[in-house]
Order: sequence, then C-alpha cells, then structure tokens
Amino acid sequence: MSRKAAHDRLTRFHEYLRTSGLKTTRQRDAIASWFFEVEGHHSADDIYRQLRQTISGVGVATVYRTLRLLCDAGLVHERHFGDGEALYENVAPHHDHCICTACGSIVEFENPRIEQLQEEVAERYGFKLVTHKMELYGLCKKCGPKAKTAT
Amino acid sequence: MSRKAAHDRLTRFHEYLRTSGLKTTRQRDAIASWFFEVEGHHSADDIYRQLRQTISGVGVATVYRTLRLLCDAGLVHERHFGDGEALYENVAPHHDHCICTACGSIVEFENPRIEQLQEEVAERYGFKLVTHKMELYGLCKKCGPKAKTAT
DNA sequence: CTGATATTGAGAATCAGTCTCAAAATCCCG
DNA sequence: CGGGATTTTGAGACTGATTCTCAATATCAG
Repeated sequence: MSRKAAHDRLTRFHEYLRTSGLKTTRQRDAIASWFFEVEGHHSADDIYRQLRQTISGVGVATVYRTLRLLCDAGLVHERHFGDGEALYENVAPHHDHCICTACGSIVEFENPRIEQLQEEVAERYGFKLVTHKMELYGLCKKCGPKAKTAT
Repeated sequence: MSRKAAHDRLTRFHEYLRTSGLKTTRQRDAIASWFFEVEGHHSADDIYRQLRQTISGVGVATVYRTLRLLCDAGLVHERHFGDGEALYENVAPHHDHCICTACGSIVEFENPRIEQLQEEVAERYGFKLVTHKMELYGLCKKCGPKAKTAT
C-alpha cells in the first residue's frame, strides 16, 4: 500500500476513535501504522513480535484490542483459514482466497459471476445475503509438481 | 438418516478399524452410533455431553479421538464456521453452507455452476484444486424480518 | 494544567483441543 | 476358552490463541 493510502487510513482510524469517544495512543498508532504499511495476511502474534521491538513493551492484549478496533473501524478484516490462529489483512475491494495446502501461500481473487450465483442461491433459501467466504484449497503452481514425490 | 444407513456406516467404521489394526470398543461404537443417528452439525462438546449420560464416563479425549477416526474413515466431516469450535457432520454428497448470523441455522446447498467457476479460477492461478469451502452468511427467512427492530 | 475517563501491560483466566500415562479393555493365538 | 501383547481409555496436565482483570498510567476536554 502506498504511503498516501496508509496515511489516509490512519486518519480514518483517528476519526473513528474520536467519534467513538476513544483515545489516540502511542500504541494504537504504532500498530495501525505498521499494519497499514504491510501487505498480505498477518497474525496478531506477528504484529506483537514486530512491535515489541519498536515500541518498548507492547502487550499482546493491546495488539488484540487494537486489531479489534481496526476491524470495527472497517479498516481491517479478520480471517480464519483452517483451524489455526486468525489472520488479519487490510480491507480491500472484496475478494476471496486460494490457499496452497502445502506451502500456505495465498492468492486473492474475485469473481463477479460466482458472486452473482451466490446471490441466487441465498435468495432461493430466503436468505438475505450479507457476506460470504469462499476458499479454494489446493496445490499452487510451485507445490503441485513437487507433490508427486509424496505417498 | 435412516436406521439402515446408520447401520451401514457403523459397519464401514468397523471395517475401517479392522483394516487399520485398530480395535472396536464400547466408546467408539457409542460415539459413532450416536453420530450416525443425528442430523445436522454437532460440536465435540455436544457429543461429549450427550454421551456422558449414556455411557458412564466417556472422556473428552476419546470423543475427539473417535471423531478424528471417523473423519479418517471418510464418514464424518469436520467444519470450521466462524472462529469458534469445530462442528462435525455426517459425510454427504458435497455441499456448501448458508449460515444465519442471527440464529445460527444452517442450510446446506450445492451448486455445480459455482463449482465449475471455481475450477476455472483455480486454473487461472495455476492451482490444482483439491477442495473448497464456501459459506454464505446472512439472515434467514425467519430472522431477516425481525432484524428491522435492531439498531 | 488537571481531573475524569480511557488505556495499558502483566499475568491470570478461558476455551478448544491435544498429550501423557497408568489402568483397563480388546482380540489374536494356541 | 484363556493368556498376553497391544491398543484404548479417562483424568488431568498442557498447549496455543485469545480474553479478562486490575492497578498504574496516559489522554484530552475544559
């Protein structure tokens, strides 16, 4: 993400905090700023470990609390792939994920035709569709060939 | 599921155990039988609490271990909706889920056209698609109308 | 600047799930 | 039908991720 976009997000975060009667703090800024600068998916622990070096003694609790705020502010998304820890990503135009079960690499994609069909399915069951999650699991370009050696 | 089908599954489970050099036990039978009789999605804890009354003192560990075996035997599927505990369901022809975010009700569906498009997407990124997960979140027929009163 | 209020970090607590291990059950073999 | 080697069991300890608690600290409106 560009510096400009990151800065805009930080401003939006500040606005969110202010309008919610919350305070801007050194820690919240550090976490938000760091997050807005990086790409991809990161766990709370990634952030915790990174920032422990930058700011002296950020607590895990604060990382989780801030991540929650960022989600509430609509700037970050929490994702649960598989059954492990949650991963967070900067909110971007809607997209789904293709996940390599061998190396864990993640490719984002979006497909309007699928979304259209999802709407139709939901309607068929009388559901008012709010959001969806679609994950394709398989072997990526690199891991597919290698997999031949297994079992 | 019909008694007949449940019985067939139990037989298949026994076969799986035997061919894997594992033993048939009172607990495994109870868990498997119970599971084959019910419909829908159940957590390990549901099963644990149910069976603690039936068999004297089943341990959680055994429930999890048996559930794992049932998955390995290809008779049960483990699902992770949202971020909570895992839910298990009897294996049935492939399908995806529509989940009501208000009441938690789950509707199963399947849509070959979407699956086809998923294949295309995976191919586009050089992924060898193995499996996928698609969940539509929204408000079901019952909860949609009620939701007007909120916020 | 100051006080009311929000926030922090450390560590305890929680929750789902796994591991350990001694006691108990299973079942292959004669 | 017995062993007896092998597997399984349950209780409880343990794990990893996340949340809670609370006294000390930081923020910011006035």
